[in-house]
Amino acid sequence: MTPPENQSKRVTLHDVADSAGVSYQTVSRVINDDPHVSKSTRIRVLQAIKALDYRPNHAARSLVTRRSNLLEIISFGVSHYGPSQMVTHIERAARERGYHLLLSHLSEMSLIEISRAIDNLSGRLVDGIILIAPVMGVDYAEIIGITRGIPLVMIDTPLGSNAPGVVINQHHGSQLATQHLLSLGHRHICEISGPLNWFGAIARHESWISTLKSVGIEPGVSVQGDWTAIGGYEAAKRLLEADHSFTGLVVGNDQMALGAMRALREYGLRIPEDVSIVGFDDIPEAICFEPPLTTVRQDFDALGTQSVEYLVDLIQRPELPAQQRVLHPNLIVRQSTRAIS
Amino acid sequence: MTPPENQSKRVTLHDVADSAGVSYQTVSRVINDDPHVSKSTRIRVLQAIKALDYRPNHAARSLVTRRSNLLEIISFGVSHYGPSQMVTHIERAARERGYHLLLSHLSEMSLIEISRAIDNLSGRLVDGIILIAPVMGVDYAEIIGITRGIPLVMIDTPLGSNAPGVVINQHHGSQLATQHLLSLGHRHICEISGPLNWFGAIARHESWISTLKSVGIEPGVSVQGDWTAIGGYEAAKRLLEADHSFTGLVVGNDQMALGAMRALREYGLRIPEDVSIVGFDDIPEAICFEPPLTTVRQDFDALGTQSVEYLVDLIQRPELPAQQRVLHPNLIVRQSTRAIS
DNA sequence: TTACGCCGTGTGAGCGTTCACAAATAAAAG
DNA sequence: CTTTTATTTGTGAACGCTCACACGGCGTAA
Repeated sequence: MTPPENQSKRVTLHDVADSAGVSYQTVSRVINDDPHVSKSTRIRVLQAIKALDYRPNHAARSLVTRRSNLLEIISFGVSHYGPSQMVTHIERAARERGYHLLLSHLSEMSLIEISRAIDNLSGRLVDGIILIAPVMGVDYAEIIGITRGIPLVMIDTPLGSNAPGVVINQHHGSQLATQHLLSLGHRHICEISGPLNWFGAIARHESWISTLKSVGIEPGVSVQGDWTAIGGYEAAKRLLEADHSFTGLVVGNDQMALGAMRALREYGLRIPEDVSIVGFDDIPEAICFEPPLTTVRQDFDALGTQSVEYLVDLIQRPELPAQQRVLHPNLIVRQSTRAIS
Repeated sequence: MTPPENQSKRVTLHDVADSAGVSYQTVSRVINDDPHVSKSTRIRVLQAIKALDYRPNHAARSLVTRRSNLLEIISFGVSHYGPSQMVTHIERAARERGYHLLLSHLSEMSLIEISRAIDNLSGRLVDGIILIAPVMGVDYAEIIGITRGIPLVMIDTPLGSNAPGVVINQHHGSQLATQHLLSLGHRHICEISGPLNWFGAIARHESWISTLKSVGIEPGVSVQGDWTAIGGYEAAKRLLEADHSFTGLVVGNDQMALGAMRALREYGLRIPEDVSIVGFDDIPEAICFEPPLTTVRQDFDALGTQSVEYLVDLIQRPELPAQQRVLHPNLIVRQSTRAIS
């Protein structure tokens, strides 16, 4: 269990070779699963590796192969539920495919920050980059210019953008939410959106409008929140100042919905008797809200898997055409929505 | 903005040296801020570096220095609020100190899994390891045997353990919660604990008992939840079957508190009129619960900073004695608790 | 038999750095 | 003006590995 030697005496390929009575190249072949090794020597080498507790030196390997088995994930807004879920699932997916993950977090969504993150690591020979880019403020074509040929997959870029990426169709999700309220008979529907520099917030906002207009209904008041519960609370208060006769409310995420429910209740409105409310994300807590929240679930698990899969494809075949893989959310109906009476 | 050359032609130290008319060693000195280089040549070299858009190759550097500027974070239970916050703040703290972060996640808290995570990366020459180890099931003394001399800091190990680590004093937090209820006149206090294989859950549970006993009060019923809201909901239902006359309830975290509040309300109990409830963590949503939740705040920001700081200390002076740095939580009083009438 | 091919193994070189020196230059002292 | 000392620069080697190739040995076909 304890290391056989002091750390000063590192075990190398040559030590294993001497111990097994073969050349260092043969040991290298065994390590890399080269088929041109006889069964008997392979066993002998494997025994020597085990006996000496040998670990290949990744730095040396990377130096010559120019590959690192490392994926970098550049993330933004990890304190929010969505991005944090993405990171978790990307890690899992990467590990399943034999890659390790280098974590970089952006404090600000600017080209300078992104370029700093990439620069820092281009010297590390990362094999690929996943960029969680949910916010406006950067010309994404420019980012591709910065990566020095390192394959890149972006998550949460606008739908229809021509950069390689994986996205959840937020338009579709928002449609589901709004149509659900329409089907329950609601005709006066307001919105609390996320910050409108987030692509997801924009998409949900626009589809809320277009879904209503497509059936000839004028959208109600829309106010902006900041994704947090308290932000949703304050946004709802502002909304109630402008309008207090709506019966349906779509909210940009579940946390804000929680805050909004609180504000509505303080105002004397009951949910769902007076107002039906739909959230977004389906966070694990949503089912225990008062009342349990109807919401649009996003499959972050699939998002993580898809983006790693796509990135690995891109690493293996760099000339693959850029595409945008699209996932679809689905509606979870609970007790915060009800047919209008 | 675009890279000057195709990626096939990597710029090396020698290219810069030729371009600047000096030797490669001089360029190396400039990069490593060696003082023994004249001002004029330094400027010349820096210009050449910029002109060629040179990036040092970390693999080559690591190969000879045996250092990588990489910290590995082995985490467990990232889907929970606490661990996920820790990762975020550790990343920030590491970046501020010039380290990059390698992310590994454990699906299971076993020596085999941990050893796999460490083995995978010992070949990567990571400079230090941070282990988020909130769960029982491993002999932590054994882990130190596995690290091959790589400095290690553990987070969330039991208070008083002799392994190098940073912890939040959960005993203290639990005391705060229970004493708060006592000071409001509550004498019949029950508990919903976290899973009792988590150190934090055990500590909170034990201190709930000891705090009550120290003032001569017999603890009420305790049931176990799973940290999730729905788990808290179910735990509360089980609790109500066993006992429905308590007036105070301490809950292992805020998510479970949310579920518990829902179950209590379904049972016909009002909060805080009938039951006062205290949570743990102070998640951002807690302030918007119905009613806003009294809870014990943990400073994950400080936890991240401290652990990275400690680890970097350990890297620079490996012979530093092992210690356990302790942080203290504090109570946030909101409207879910009230003096008994 | 001789030639060709394939399989298993070994040899030389190089990946891009830093380290420990040695050399050259400049500055200070005699 | 020479000698000593400090400062700046250059040279060889090594880090631990993989790649391209060369080399024997054996089976198969001409």
